[in-house]
Formats: sequence, structure tokens, C-alpha cells
Amino acid sequence: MIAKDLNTGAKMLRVVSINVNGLRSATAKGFFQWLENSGADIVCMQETRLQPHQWLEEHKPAGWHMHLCHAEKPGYSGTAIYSRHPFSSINNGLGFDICDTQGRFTAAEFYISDGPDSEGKTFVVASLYLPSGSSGDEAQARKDLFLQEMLVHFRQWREQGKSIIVCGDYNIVHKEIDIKNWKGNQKNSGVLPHERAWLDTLYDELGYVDAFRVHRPDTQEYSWWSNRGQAWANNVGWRIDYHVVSPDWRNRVANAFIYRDERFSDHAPVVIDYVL
Amino acid sequence: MIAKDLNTGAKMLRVVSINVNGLRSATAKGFFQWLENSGADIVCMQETRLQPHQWLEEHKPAGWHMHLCHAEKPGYSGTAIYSRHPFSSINNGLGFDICDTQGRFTAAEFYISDGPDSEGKTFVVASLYLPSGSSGDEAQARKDLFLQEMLVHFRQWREQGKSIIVCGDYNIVHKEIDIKNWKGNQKNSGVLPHERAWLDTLYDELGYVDAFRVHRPDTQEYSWWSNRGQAWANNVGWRIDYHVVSPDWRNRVANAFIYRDERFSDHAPVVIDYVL
DNA sequence: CCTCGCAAG
DNA sequence: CTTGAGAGG
Repeated sequence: MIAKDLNTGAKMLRVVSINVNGLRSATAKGFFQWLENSGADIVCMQETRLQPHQWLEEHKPAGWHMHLCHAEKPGYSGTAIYSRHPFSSINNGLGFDICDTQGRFTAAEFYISDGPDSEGKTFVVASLYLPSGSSGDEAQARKDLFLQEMLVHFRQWREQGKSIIVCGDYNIVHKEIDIKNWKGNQKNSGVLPHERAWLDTLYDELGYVDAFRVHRPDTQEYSWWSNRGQAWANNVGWRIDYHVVSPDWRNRVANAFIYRDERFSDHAPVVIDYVL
Repeated sequence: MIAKDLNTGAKMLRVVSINVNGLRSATAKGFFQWLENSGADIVCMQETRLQPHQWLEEHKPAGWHMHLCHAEKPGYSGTAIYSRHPFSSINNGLGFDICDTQGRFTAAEFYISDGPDSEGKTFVVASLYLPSGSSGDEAQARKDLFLQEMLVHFRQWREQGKSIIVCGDYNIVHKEIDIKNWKGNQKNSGVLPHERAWLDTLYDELGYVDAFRVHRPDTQEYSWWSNRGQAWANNVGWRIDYHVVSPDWRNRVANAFIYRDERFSDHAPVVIDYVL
């Protein structure tokens, strides 16, 4: 339960999405020190790359409610959600194999009380880790299948009128502004026309919103930089980590930024403040 | 060809044996910086763990003659001999499978000239990497088989009257003085009675000499420390790296020490000076 | 607990 | 180039 401020009737919710590229690695790089002072209320992680028996005290800071959704394969994939507010429920997976066995989707439901006299309402924050297609044709085929399956659920959520924030590593660049080297990557996985069209479908057809772009419509900012070469130093990046939100969240986006002052991973935290 | 000093009629030869636990790793830890100033004439390495295509300039300092004897399996086993003096010949392997396919034995022959009027003579310096038996019964069985095969060659060399220095990681402790924790390791591979008896056979029956003990009969010094726990810091070690020499070298040992001031590997260099 | 090769990103 | 598993030590 999240109680709104009784005076203002409003409350700010800071939600963070980050592909940690190994929660153990990110921990060693000071991720949890940053998190403590980040002001985050809810954090969606991807590529946690650890199983429950490897999820230690050092990965479980005091004052958080935490949920881990792990892959069957050790050291691979996985998502997690950490929250300052208690979950009212948690759901792992979406009922298709590659998603469920690889821990690529987990969703937390929260209940907001508007005050003692109100019924309140619920919303969902999900952590999604879309497969990479960059290692070859088979990987791309698996990614495409995942996109297809995923679209069914995005459509259903709209039909149900669900209030949802789907944070994640989508492994897809949306538009030219979202990547440094647009021309050179036209044929690379993550920039393929049918992948970008999939995002168009979410936004233009289903009405979802790229929350970062609500607040920053024109800035060229990235959320991922290759580890090869000097990509980070030269800011040769891609924006592939998003908060995809149902339409009811559009007018609630108060602030959005990508945190680049420290580096915990090859991805940067995408931080968005929402007015509840 | 090694020319003796024409005035004194003698020459010192510094021979080093070291298990480098990955020549690339040892290189990163400054092994070649040390080597340059070590005064070594001949260096026998074990566990080089690289194949010819991975043997780069950084592993080939100027002023040395070098020979690599690699395992078929990448990143595994292998021996090498580096020398300030040219080899007159090189021989890899000893004709049994585990030795030859894993690059566990290589021998360099040197020719010494006593002066313009003499015929001179030859001697052999070999680098031997005996298998570890510590990973289980099968590994121990392979080690035991290796010991058996190896004994044939040690015997033949004596029958041939060969002048030889067999440097190497023998993975066997000889006596109580050669290990810190004698009692606790009685049942562990490397300290087993039949392994130690094998060394007795070399020394007592065949007449080989543990060159280090010629110069240091009573010191408790080790050549290997486990990476686990605080073994190095607490000097909890084993002496398992030897110069096993034919009897003609006994009276030529001038100095012997194990170099512990720097750490290039889990093994330390065993340095012995011989009078030619 | 280290080194290396490997799969995956 | 990086993470992590796994073999081997």
C-alpha cells in the first residue's frame, strides 16, 4: 500500500530501470551505494544473472521489498524488482517458454490509497528483458518470436485498461535520435525496421507512451554503450532501455533522466519521476 | 655452444625452474622484468598454458633462445625452455600419450666447449610437468601411470650415462621437511607414500640428486603455496618443484635458493647455480 | 582461490 | 570488451 500525502493529495514516485549486467558485478561497482541515495521508490533490474542461492545479504539492502525472477540457466538473464513500498502481488512470466524459463518478465502490483474515505486503486510495475538478437540469425528469430508473444500481452493490458509501467531493456532503438551511429547500424539487430515498427505499434496503435520522451522529446541521450572500443568515452551509445507506460501515466511524468555520473554496467539507469 | 672461461677454465650456469601457472598471467605479474635481472642462463617453465599462436612478442624477450612445447588442449599444461645459450638440439615428449599430447616434457641439449683444443661435451636440461592427482581417483591413476612411464626414462638416462638436469613441477613432496602441514596431508595426492617412494627410487636407487638439497640440506623451504586461504601469507607451502640431476652434477651445485620476493604464480622460481 | 576457454551479450 | 560458468589446478 502506498499512502498519498493527505495535504497535497499527491505523491511523487521515482522509478528506475537498469540492466545491471550481473547484479554481482554492479554491486562491486557501487550500485547499491548509489541506489541508497538515488531517491528511487521502485527499481526494475534486468540481466541480474544470479539465482536465489547466489542472492546474498550484500544484494539485499535494508528498507526494500525485493523480488527476484531468475533464469533456469545459471549466470544468465533474469529480472528483479526492488521497492520501498510493499507489493500487493507479484507475477512471474507470461506463459511462453523463453520468457518464463529465462526469467525475462516479472510484474509487481501496488495498491494506492487516496485516503481513509476512498477505495484507492492499483497499478503494475513490470521488469522486462527482451532477448538480444545480435549473436546471429537464430537469436534474431527468438527475439522476433518474443516480440510477437509480447505484443499479445501489451494488447491485452490495454483491453483490460490496466495501469502499467513496463520498465526494461527492450534491445530496440526507436528512432534516429536514439542512436549515435544511425547509418552504420541499419542492418544490425536492435535497429532493424521490423523491430522499430514493433515499438511504433506499441506507441501509435496501442497508445502506450515512451515516458522518457514525454519529458525529453528532443534530447539525444543513450542508455547503453558497447564495451568494445571507446564507446562509453566517446558517448557512442544506443537508447534501448525504456519505461513503456499505459496512457494514464502520460500526464504524470514529472521528470526524466539517464544517470551517467557513475558506471555500474554497460547500461545506465533510466530514472523517471511520476506524480501519483 | 657454451664457451668456458679461458682463464679460469670454469663457468657458472644459473638454471631456474618455475611453474608459471599461465605464462600470460605470469607476464602480467612482471615475470619477464624479474627474469631480465635474474642472472638466469636457462629457464625451465611448466604450465605455460598457451599455444604457439598465443605466444606473442611480450613473451619473447630479446637475447633469449626459446622453445615452447604445448598441449593439444587450449589453455592447458605445456612446458618451455628459455636459454641465453643456443640449444644444440630439442626433443619434445617421451613417447607416451599423456606426456606427448599435453606438452609435459621437453629437453634441450647444450654443447660445452672446453677450449679450442678440446672435443667438449654435451648435457641436457629438461622441463617436466608431472600431472596433478588432486582432482580425484582418475587423476591419481593417470599420475601414477605417468610416474611409471617416467621411471623407465630416468633409468635409461642413467644406463646411457647421460648428463641431465630435469627441472620441473613434480607435484610430489619428498620428506616431512618439504611441507608445512605434514600430518594433515598424509592422505593427499602429492604426499602419498608411493609417490614419495618414487622419488626415493630416483635418488637412492638410480643415483639422481635433488640439487636444492645439496646446497640446503636442512632448510624448510617451499616452492608452492595454495591459492586458497592465507597459504602464501602464512607460508603454508609444499616443496614440489625440483632440479633432479644426474650424479655428475652433484659436486657442481654452487648455490641454490627459492625466490619469494615477488609472486608471479602459485609456484616460486627454484634457482640453482652450477659450476660447468 | 586462480587461470583459462567458452557462451552470451 | 565484459560477465559468469566450468574445468582444472
